[in-house]
Amino acid sequence: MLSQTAEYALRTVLLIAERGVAGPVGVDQIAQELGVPRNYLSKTLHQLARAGVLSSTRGPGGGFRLAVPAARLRLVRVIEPFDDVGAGRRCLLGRPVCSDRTACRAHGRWKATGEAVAAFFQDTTVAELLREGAGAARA
Amino acid sequence: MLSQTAEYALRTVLLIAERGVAGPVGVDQIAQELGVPRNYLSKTLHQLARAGVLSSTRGPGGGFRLAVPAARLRLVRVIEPFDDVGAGRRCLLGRPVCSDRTACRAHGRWKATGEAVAAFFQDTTVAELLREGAGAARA
DNA sequence: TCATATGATCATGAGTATATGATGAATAAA
DNA sequence: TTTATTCATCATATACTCATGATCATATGA
Repeated sequence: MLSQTAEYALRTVLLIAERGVAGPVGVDQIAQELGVPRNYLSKTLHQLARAGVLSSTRGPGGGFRLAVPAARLRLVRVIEPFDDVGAGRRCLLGRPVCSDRTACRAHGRWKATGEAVAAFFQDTTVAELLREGAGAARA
Repeated sequence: MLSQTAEYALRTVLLIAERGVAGPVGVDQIAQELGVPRNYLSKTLHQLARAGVLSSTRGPGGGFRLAVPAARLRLVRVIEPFDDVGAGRRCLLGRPVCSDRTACRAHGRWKATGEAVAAFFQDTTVAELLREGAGAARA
C-alpha cells in the first residue's frame, strides 16, 4: 500500500511524536529502534524537513522533531513527499482523467473504495494513531 | 494502486472479455488497442495463462481468450500473479503480522479501509466491470 | 581553538520494474 | 511440405527503489 520509504517516514514520525516530547530525536537512535538503514533514513527525514513536517538541528543534542503539532499533522503530509496518495491513484486502470463523466470501466464500482483510501490519509492525524495504543514494540 | 503490469493485465482481460466472444484476440491487436508494449504484454499474458486466467492458441487465427467465464472471474485472480492484494498489504506500517491482537498503531483506524480494498478485488468480477458501460475508448 | 556529536551529502551498487528488438517454436492453411 | 501467422523466449537496456560506506558541514561545550 505504501512504498518502503513512505513507510519509514510514517513510522519515524510516529516515533518522534512519542519520544520527541523532551527534545530532538537523533537519526542513529531512530534507525536503530526501527531497524532501518541509517543513511537512507537520513535522506528521507531530510525530505520530510524540506516538506515542513520535521525540523532538524545539528550538533550535540541535535536531531529531529515535529514541525507541526501531532494533532494537526495529517498522514497525507507525511506520505505525499514519497507516494502519490491522491487523485492520481484513484483510477484503477491508469487513466489520466477518470471522473463520473469520463469514467473508466472500473470507476463506478471502485469509486467508493478509492475515495475511502484517500479520505483515510487526508483525515487521519498522527495524534489519532498515537492514541491507538502504547508499548515499546509498537511502531 | 496497481503496478503497471497488473494494470495491463486487468485492461487486457476486460478487452478480451468484450472482444473475445467470436474467437481469440491476438497480442498485436491488444497491444495496439491499449497502447502498451507488445513483447512486455506477451510475457504478462503468458503469466496469466499459467495462472489459469487466459488460454492461448498459436498459429493463424490464434490468440488469447478467457479460461474462465467473465461472471466467475474475480479481479483478484487477474491481479494476484503481479501484485499482492491480500493480507500482506493490509498492515500500513509493514509489519509481518498485524491483527486485532498484535496490532500496529494504525491497525484500528486503517482496518476498515484496508479490508474494503481487499474485498473489492476479491468480490468484484470481470463481468460486473463490463456492465459499467460500453464504448470503444473505454478500457 | 579544538574535540566531539550530529545532520547533510556524495559516490556507488544491488535489485526490480518496465521496455525493446531479435529470434525460436508451434500451428493452420495452401 | 512449405509458408504465413502467431505465441514464446532470449538478450539487452533504462529507470527507479532501496541500500551502504565514506566524507563534509555545522553546532556545542571544554
